[in-house]
Amino acid sequence: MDSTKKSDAILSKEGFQFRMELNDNKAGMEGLDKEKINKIIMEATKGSRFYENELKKDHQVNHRIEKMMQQKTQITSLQLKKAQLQVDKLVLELEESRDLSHVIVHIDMDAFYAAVEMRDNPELRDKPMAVGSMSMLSTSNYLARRFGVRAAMPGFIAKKLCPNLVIVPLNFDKYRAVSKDVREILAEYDLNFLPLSLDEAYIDLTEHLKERLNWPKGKRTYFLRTDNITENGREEHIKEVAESSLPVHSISPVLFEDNTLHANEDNAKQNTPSLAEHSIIFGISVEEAVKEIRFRIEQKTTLTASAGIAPNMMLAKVCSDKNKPNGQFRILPNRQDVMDFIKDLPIRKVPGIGRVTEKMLKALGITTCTEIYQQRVLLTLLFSESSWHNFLNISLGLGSTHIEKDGERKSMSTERTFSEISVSSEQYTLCQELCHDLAQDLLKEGLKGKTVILKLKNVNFEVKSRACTVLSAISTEEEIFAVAKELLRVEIEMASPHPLRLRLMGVRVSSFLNEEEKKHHQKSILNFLQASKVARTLSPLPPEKLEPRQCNILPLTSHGESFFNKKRAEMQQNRELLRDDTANQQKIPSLRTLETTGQETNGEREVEKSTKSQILTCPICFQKQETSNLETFNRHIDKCLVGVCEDPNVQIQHKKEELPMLKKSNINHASTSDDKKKNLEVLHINKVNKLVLDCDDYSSNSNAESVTSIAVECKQGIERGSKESDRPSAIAINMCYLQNDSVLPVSETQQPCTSGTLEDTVLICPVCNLEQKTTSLALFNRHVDMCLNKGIIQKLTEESTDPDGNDNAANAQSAGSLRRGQQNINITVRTKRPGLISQQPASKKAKAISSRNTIDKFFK
DNA sequence: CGGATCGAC
DNA sequence: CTATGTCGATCCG
Repeated sequence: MDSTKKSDAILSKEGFQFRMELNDNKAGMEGLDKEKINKIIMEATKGSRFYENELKKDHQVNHRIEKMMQQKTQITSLQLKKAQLQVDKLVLELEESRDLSHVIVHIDMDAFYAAVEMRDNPELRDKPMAVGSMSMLSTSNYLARRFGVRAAMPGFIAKKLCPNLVIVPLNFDKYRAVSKDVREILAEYDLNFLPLSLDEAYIDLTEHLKERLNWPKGKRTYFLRTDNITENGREEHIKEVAESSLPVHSISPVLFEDNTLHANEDNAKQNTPSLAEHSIIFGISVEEAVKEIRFRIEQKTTLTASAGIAPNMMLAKVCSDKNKPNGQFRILPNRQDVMDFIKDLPIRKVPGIGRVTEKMLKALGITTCTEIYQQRVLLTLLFSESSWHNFLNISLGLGSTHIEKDGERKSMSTERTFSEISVSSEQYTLCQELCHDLAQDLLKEGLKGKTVILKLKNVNFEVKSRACTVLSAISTEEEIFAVAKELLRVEIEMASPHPLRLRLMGVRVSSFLNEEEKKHHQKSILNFLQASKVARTLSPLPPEKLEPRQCNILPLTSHGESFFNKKRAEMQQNRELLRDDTANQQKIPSLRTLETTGQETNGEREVEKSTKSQILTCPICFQKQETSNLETFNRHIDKCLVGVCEDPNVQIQHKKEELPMLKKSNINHASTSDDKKKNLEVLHINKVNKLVLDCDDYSSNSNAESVTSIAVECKQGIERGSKESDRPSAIAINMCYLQNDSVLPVSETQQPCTSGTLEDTVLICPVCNLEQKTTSLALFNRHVDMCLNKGIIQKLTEESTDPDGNDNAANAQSAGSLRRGQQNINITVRTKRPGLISQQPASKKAKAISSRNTIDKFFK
């Protein structure tokens, strides 16, 4: 886009004003002068809610400035001295690192959207027009700009400025198509060019220019397009240009009815390309190359572009604005020329300096780049490091010298503005819609994120956002809505009895998995650990059935009520959802592994430790296997799972359908009265016990006995004081964690679970008692289900007869027991500390994995 | 980590 | 009537 965006509304003590950066508002031409424009805008704005909010925001900025000025008065000379040394040291370093060897070009299409619309509709060409809607304009043509009609201005105000203004709705598909055409050209000069938006891009011409030196004329020759795509005399125009030998860039028939606009272009003074017989030969210089690019863009799209050429991105960007529209400007790659250019440059022109920063610096008497340099010491003391570093770089005319492809996206969001909605049920519906849309977008890019951010704007234009980070990456509508709904619910409750009067709602997902996490995502216990969190946020609709207000969005942080109490119904739903969706194992992770069969689970039972060879029944083929080695038995199960089951009658799919379904009516809830376990809750679900230890006061010296008897524990807010493991809102369900016969502090299990070194987190099947590298919890669940529910439950000894002789022994020993009568199941998670993991040779790791001949085979 | 703010298009 | 939608970065608590 072009500089019209900078016409931000700014507020000052004098009142509401628009920055006027009108181009060539020549005398005698139709249009309005600054004063009239401001007056009209004021009238349209005054008293509106929007205006009131702008005032408020302005006060906040003023307050920030006051604070800064206050801070300034307290600066001591000692501080100044110290800062002086620091700054000047950096100046030297920066100066030394100055790199002028690159040729960076910033290409910027002129009034892009408007130009496209004018190109495609000749009737618009001589009219003031803008693209957008009555509520918001994206851009305007140059004629409209004379009336003060700018991008980011609401259409209804623009109409007041210019009653004849034609407003054309956005046609993004069209702009994208044009943009693609432009990019194809740019790619020929720099394969790694960097598109900033549909109408803007950086290219690094350094390499191209080296090659270009040896290019024959033929490779630099282009022919004028003579086709008749615009019925409106396009061809005529080209002829005219050819005959008059005007610079190529004057060809545009579209944008500028006023040719005097071009008078100030650099091109006029420079060698124009030779023009003969409708062909043009461009030279080998930088300028020529850029002209060639612009020429080709215009030939291909009938649209003009402006360009800036400089040794770095910051300068190139500023340059492209210099001779806009349809011009180019170059800063020669030597320090003096750079500094000359920077000298009087208003700071507001440089990218990254916006309305607020400009105002703050202005309060310090800084409006130009040289003034930044003069005040560099002061800036050191008043701004953050990254800020004053940035300022210093600007004042020295420095910027990135190589354009790097944008990294992976960090977030994805969708938001909508609407006429007031204050009925909560409608708000929830809207929220769900947004989640739906967002989920679809996420799906397109295959992304999953861990943080959900809800954005709300009320009718007074006050914006707030509420975020919640869950432990597992989520992406489906249901998952996102589960979190967003809670965030919204809290806001609604907080505001009650008044309704939220919203004008905008948005949902964003961020904290995407990085590559490493993606790779191991499914092999980790994390999925499972997070299951609780996600599910926990699933609260039942209708939302009107609200519980006592909670400041914390995370229900579990309220200690009075059991989460399971509240959310049982949801979990049930999820479970059914998961079951239904057999194709997608990644749906909401099942809480299934929290369940253990048995009548009762309490903390007072001994662990059986007999060791003998015995007969085990395979849960799949039901064949009895005599074995003294669990691993061997496990291998057998693996085979069956893979499908090479000895018994052809047994199908895995069949098994799955026979898994016990939980019925709502069968869900009961009971709390143990055991004082020692006051936080203990036992859910009786279809005779399946779910045991949860809400271990708020969990500590490393927790009673090992009680832990070994508990299937799953839920921890929250562990070690709030500790920085490293401080995860205020993070709640994880940890499996019993046992090592060397003692319970490790939960914090130690927490780290590996959240640090990405997940490959060493191992699930241990409570039945076969062996480590399981699972790729999916759903699959692991299935494995456990099979072991548990098909009458094959056997007493398993605790003695490890693991032939590998690795540390399985320790795990097996403490992994808990499974007995038919009482059926206490302990699921053990073994995690290693990140440090140890990274130190392990890769080969050893690989071996460890490959030697684990268990269920993971099935998953591949 | 959460929330607000800035800045850009 | 009627003041966007999306994204990244940064700062502070």
